[in-house]
Amino acid sequence: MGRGKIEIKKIENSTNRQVTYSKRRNGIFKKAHELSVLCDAKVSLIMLSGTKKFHEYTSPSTTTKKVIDEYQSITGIDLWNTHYQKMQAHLRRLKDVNNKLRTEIRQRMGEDLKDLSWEQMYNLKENMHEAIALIRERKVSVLNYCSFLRIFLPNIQN
Amino acid sequence: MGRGKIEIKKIENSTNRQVTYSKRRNGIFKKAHELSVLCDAKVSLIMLSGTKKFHEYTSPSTTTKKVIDEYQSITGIDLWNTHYQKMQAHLRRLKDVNNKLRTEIRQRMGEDLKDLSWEQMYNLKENMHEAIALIRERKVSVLNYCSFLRIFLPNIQN
DNA sequence: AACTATTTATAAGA
DNA sequence: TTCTTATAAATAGTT
Repeated sequence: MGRGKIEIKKIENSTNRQVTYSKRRNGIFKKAHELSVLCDAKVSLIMLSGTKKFHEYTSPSTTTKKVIDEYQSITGIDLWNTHYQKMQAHLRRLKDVNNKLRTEIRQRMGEDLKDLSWEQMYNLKENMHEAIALIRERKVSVLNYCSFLRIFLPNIQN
Repeated sequence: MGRGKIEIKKIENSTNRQVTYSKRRNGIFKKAHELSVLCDAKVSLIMLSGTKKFHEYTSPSTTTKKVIDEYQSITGIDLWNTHYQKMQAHLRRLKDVNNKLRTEIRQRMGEDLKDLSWEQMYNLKENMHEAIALIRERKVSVLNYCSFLRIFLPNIQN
């Protein structure tokens, strides 16, 4: 390489490491490009430096995504699988919550009561009586407000 | 390079192209490995030859999948997009339904009533009265059943 | 960022 | 394919 042979092990001086990274990165990008052109190959080169800086090269004729899709179809390695599974778990959780909510609503409509204990039914009934009281209040206040509008602001259609 | 400068354009002779591919592939893999070690970088290098032969290099500390996942989180480019979109739409729909169900329950508990018209409140109240009647019936029948158990099957704890 | 002494990569030939 | 070797290219250390 340069003035004196080096051994391949981590460069401890961080400045030197950065400089070498930058120089060699350009070198390897150039090599990747030459290979793409000379040999009509598709290359995807992704690099993450220790400082989390990110660089990529992809052959002119393609994109990183295309290369990765081909990589998958050739290797059979399913890179999306874990992502897919997480989403499916999330989906299942949501469906579950959804069903519980539906059941609660049905119970509040007087259906599906056979799964409730007598005590649960008692509590539900009490809760609903309170709710009805709240609704009645609200109804009255809406009625009053409408009367107010009719009497004092008769021109406004609402 | 070798005996005489070459220009960077596709090698037309297919044998030469193959040979060059093989030689340069080794060269670039070596460079990628040196970079990984010297600079503590993560490298993913995927190559597809014109003849659909496939080769890859990944830094010792990681895997192709990990690098690609990081690539995504850094670039924000969603490589899984096509795989994901349908699922995400489904997810959004479920969350939406979920929220509507929650609202309905809150209204049945006497909350969030300001969004309801007077007529909607009237209907809700009627519906809840009917429901309470159903719950009352059910309560009575459960009570009767418990009495039956107590009287005729006193040994069974339930 | 440039320079340059050396090492490394490699094209062509065997 | 593999080896050899002349030459081009890359680059480590320096300025």
